Amino acid sequence: MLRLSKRVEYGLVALQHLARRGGVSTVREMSDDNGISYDLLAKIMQDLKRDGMICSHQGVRGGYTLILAPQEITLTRVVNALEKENSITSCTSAGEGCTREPDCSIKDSMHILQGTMEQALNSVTLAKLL
Amino acid sequence: MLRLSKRVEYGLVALQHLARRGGVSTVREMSDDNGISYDLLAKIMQDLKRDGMICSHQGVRGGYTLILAPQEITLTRVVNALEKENSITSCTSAGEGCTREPDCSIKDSMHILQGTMEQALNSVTLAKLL
DNA sequence: ATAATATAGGACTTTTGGAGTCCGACTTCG
DNA sequence: CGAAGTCGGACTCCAAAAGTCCTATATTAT
Ligand code: SF4
Ligand code: SF4
Repeated sequence: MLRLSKRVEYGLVALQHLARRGGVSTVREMSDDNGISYDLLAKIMQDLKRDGMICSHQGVRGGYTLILAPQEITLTRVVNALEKENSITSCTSAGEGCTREPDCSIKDSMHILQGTMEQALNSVTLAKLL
Repeated sequence: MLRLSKRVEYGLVALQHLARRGGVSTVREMSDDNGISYDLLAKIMQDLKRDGMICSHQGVRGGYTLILAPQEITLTRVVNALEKENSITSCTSAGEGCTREPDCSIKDSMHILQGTMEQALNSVTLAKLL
């Protein structure tokens, strides 16, 4: 359906929250403020941390902190951190491939489109949604 | 997952087939030539016809014919004809909407991104894959 | 030390949409 | 009439998204 997953939407909202407030925020705080499921957002934050754009502090008074400049955080990066696949078709994916690939008459155009799409996603940065 | 549906891929292949050969082609011919399920492609062709970019001829020696110039057929149009929803989020959809919309802090950016995406899809026309 | 608060992460269910199949009806030409 | 085609509903199957639950672990405050 060519749609962004809710994970990405929630991830963006959370990153926006971190960027606006600065410092440390807990998942509970972010989920309550934005009406997002706590458990779901907790997983998302873990994935974002795994990427390296935020860092975590466990224990009392812990939480998450933004460690990259908002200009550095592109939508492409968020999508890659939160979704396993990003490609417009299976042949434009790194580890997927398509059986029809050898004699597919549209795959060249799909590769071009893939580039265009990534360019579109790259044009959106966290800085632009503050 | 931000991926084009197989329906769109097959639709493009079929349209390409029509444009390259010209005149009338049957679903059987197109599905066999490109290794696509007959039943599936049959449904796709019906949807493309409903859109108006091709016309159909029933009965013996029937089939489908392209009635628009390849330059006129954009990927946006194909996607709209073959998928129910095209929007990047539910709030950027015409008949869908989102409960969180009133106080969503990213929806403006999503609307902008929606425009960028459609621009990307518009840049691909049938003429470019001949 | 202990209790409270927070992330870490595995396992699970439910929901949704894509993909593909099947079959009967209708239309047209020879 | 009968063959070759489109038309279109209903259906199954499967994978991914969405959401839930529960336990472990780390850190801080008292
Ligand atoms: S090779 Fe062709 S059919 Fe296979 S994924 Fe790429 S575009 Fe689609
Ligand atoms: S309003 Fe916000 S949460 Fe709802 S669909 Fe749009 S972007 Fe997503």
